[in-house]
Amino acid sequence: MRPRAVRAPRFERQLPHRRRQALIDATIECLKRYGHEGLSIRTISAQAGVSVGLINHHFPNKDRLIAAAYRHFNDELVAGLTAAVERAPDSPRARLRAFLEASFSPPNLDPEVLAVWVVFWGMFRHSPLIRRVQRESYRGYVRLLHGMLEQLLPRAAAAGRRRARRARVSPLDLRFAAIGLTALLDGLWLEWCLEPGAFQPAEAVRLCEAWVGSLRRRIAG
Amino acid sequence: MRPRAVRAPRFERQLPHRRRQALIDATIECLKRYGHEGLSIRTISAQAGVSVGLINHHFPNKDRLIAAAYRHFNDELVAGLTAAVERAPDSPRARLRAFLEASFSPPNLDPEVLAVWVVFWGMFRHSPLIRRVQRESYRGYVRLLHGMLEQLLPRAAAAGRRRARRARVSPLDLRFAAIGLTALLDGLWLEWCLEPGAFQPAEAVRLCEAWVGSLRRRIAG
DNA sequence: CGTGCTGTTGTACGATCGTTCAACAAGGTC
DNA sequence: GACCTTGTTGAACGATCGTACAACAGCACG
Repeated sequence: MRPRAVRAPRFERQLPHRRRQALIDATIECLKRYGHEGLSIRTISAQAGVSVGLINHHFPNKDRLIAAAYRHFNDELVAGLTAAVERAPDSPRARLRAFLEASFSPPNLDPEVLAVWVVFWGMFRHSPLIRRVQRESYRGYVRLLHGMLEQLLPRAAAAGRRRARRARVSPLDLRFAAIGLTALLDGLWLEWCLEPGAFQPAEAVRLCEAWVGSLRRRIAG
Repeated sequence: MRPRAVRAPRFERQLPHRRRQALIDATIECLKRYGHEGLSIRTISAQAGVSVGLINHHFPNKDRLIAAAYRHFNDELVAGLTAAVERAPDSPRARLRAFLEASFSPPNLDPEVLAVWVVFWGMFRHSPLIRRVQRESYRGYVRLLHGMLEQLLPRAAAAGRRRARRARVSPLDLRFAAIGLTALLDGLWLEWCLEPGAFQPAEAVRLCEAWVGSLRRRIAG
């Protein structure tokens, strides 16, 4: 009204780390909505509500933004699963169950999330950046899984080993258990995302628990 | 030498169905080599050794070429597995083993092949064409797997069912078996392609057989 | 050898891509 | 209120994308 009425600012300045995070979030949102086609500077900047030039102010180039988004996506997954496990009662079985239930429930169990993973995987072989992030991020997941299985599987007999301080799961058994459980978990997760009506998430949890159970029996006897 | 010396023809005409197949093969080869980035008209036509214009003479547009390549890729997989199963001795166990061994050996077990699948999967949610091909192609795979498991699992007791013509596997058990085996198979296959040194293909076959075995025992008693 | 069909070529076009950069302005400081 | 720092804008660039199309040429046929 008044001649010197305040006009709304045309944009709002943000601290670099906040803007970077907003751009990363926008990248993942675009991936969910539009798949690989959504990974363009113009689509992402529109999603984030900023101009095209801003991305290159906070990231040296597009590939680095995508790699940062991939790292964030991986970290969120591992953090969510870790939190679920730590929230569980302090028994190996309960911890495994919490891990499986977190794997087979939102926000992880979601066709949109699969779509995001699949695009990232598609870059794996041809982008050294993505490969590096994958290598670094995967460690946290493997550590979590191994730790759980080690507590859960029967201890190997210490006979024949000199100076065995404690009876632990044989490394070979642990390796196979981890390989098999990961495969079953990933496979079921993949199947559900591709066809959400095919089975209930709780059934997937039971299938995985049954697998670990049969493994325990086989190792024990 | 001579003024009227024959000059080499600048190109060779092909029958449409042969040229179409060559373009499809080139598409898959480009996917293996360059991933999603390789899916450009110019890259594909260079790989096929033809000019850019030819693709649109044999295919109405790029998406249809990609869909045709996806269909071919699916068909090849199912045909290869079917052939391996039919080559096996006529016993349910031998047929399953042949199926598993074919799944965990070339040309299926190959990081390059995973790279191709992953790019196709990335298009699934956003391309109706790809979705249609997937829906039509997946049937052959499911039929093959169900047929094998049905012969392999213990027959359900016919008690309580009126007019049960023959004792067959209960549909519920069969469904779970198929879901679980598919998940384990896909998961192991994925793991091996991501890290080929992690385990031997023969170990994957044994893990799958052990899964089916424990399933048999559980259903039986 | 001449004729016709059609598979094939290669240029051209408009759209969109990632990136650059000079100019702008938000918001704190004195 | 003037000044400075720097996050932000948006036009512009060259490259590459998918597609269209007129001209060319292989090859079967008379």
